[in-house]
Amino acid sequence: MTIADRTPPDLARARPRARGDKTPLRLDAIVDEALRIIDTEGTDAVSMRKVAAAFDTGPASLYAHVDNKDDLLRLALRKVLDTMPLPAGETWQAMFRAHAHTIRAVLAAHNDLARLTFGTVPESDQVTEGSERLLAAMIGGGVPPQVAAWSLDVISLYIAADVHEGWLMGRIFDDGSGRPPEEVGMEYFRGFGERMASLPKDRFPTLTGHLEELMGGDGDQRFSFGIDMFIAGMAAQIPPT
Amino acid sequence: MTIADRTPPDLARARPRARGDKTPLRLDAIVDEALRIIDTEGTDAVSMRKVAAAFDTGPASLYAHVDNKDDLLRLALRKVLDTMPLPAGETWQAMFRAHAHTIRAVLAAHNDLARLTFGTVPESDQVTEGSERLLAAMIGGGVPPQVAAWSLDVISLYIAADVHEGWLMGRIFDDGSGRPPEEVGMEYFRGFGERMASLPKDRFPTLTGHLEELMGGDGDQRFSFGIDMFIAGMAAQIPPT
DNA sequence: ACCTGAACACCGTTCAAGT
DNA sequence: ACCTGAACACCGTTCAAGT
Repeated sequence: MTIADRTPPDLARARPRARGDKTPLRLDAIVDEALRIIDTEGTDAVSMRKVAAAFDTGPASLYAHVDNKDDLLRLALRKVLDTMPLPAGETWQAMFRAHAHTIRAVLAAHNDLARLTFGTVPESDQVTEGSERLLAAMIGGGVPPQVAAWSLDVISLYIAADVHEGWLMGRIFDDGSGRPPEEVGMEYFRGFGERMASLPKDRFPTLTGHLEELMGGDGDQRFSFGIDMFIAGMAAQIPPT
Repeated sequence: MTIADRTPPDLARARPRARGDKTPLRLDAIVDEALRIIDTEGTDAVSMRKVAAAFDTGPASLYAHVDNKDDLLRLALRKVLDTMPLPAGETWQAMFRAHAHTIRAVLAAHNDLARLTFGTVPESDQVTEGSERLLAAMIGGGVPPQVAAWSLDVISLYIAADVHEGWLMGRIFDDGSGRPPEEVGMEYFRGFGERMASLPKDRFPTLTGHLEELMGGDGDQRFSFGIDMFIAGMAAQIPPT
């Protein structure tokens, strides 16, 4: 007979969770649990009750550590932003392009976490450091400082919107029908294409005449396109030497 | 004694609402009520219960007319999009720029309605007509068809993100404290500026060296900047004649 | 077909009471 | 300071029952 076998029932009941010993209620663990729910179910699935349940307690217990649900989500976002790689590249264009794709990939790895970036100024030191390097590269490359400064805003907004839209699209395809998402997605796009193709050719000559261009390209290609247009636009602002 | 005076209590109780005669439960009226709530309180304030209450009934009654809450919000969005003015302008650049500002203004006039455009293909005939004209102008102006086609996507996303962000920012300033939003907004920006200014100059020479450019410009200027960079980027794709 | 009341399974936050 | 159970004022949607 081992020690474990002799554990009294009360003590055994005190640690019933899969996560092993009852995790103490610390801010860090609370934020991690919120992030775990975001990663598995999305931001809308985070509830104070669900987070609290992971610690075998009620929602009221969380309010000793966070102001409210918004505060908790903000902390979860910051934690992810703090893992953001720093921008790197030979030219400001290469750096800008690569970093845009990096930010997109990091955000997209956490379901609809990108939604939380709207209407907030990122508080992450890592993001600040990234902004410093990007701005220095652009200004060093001849981009007018005002163009470089505002470009940080624009690009953040565009990336967040793209990731959010991509996630919502994925959600549509993953309807509750149990059918594979790719199949639903294909059907969705076929339906959209058919609606475009069925437009009267006389009233919509341009739309019906360019179905391939309108329908073509996946999310990655369209995102790249947007970034590249923006970079080209900034490059056009560099005064001739 | 008039007829009205003789109205029995039961009948009087049947029409107690400020909206006069009890509005019959028609889809159109339901969508209008949802839109009224969106315009006064925002999309999050729309609830099936609140909409139903305007018709002196319970939420279950709505389900004879709409599939669910998402469906109702989608219908409200379409109703607004159907009021969108058509693009016009001398050149494709002027048309593109003006229409971007128009879309922004229409969406911004309905609080955070713009949020609903994420992850959806607009079903509005008015939007389809606008796309036809924009696309024709761009291609007619020499913009490669693939660039023109994808630009519709990118610009929709950017406008929606900008309006959504702007609304969220406005929300932050309009905290429950009762203080005037402009004052809260000024303080918020001053705080942000001070945080930027207090960054160590040796580690963040570029950020601290360009505070004016980073902090300057209101929402309109920053939006215009993004649109203009994108237009310049597209213009750079026009092959030399 | 349209409408309804009641119920189900949830929410975020507050509060008095404990330690 | 931290934690808790109970309560408050909400949600979206379903369902059996009505017309």
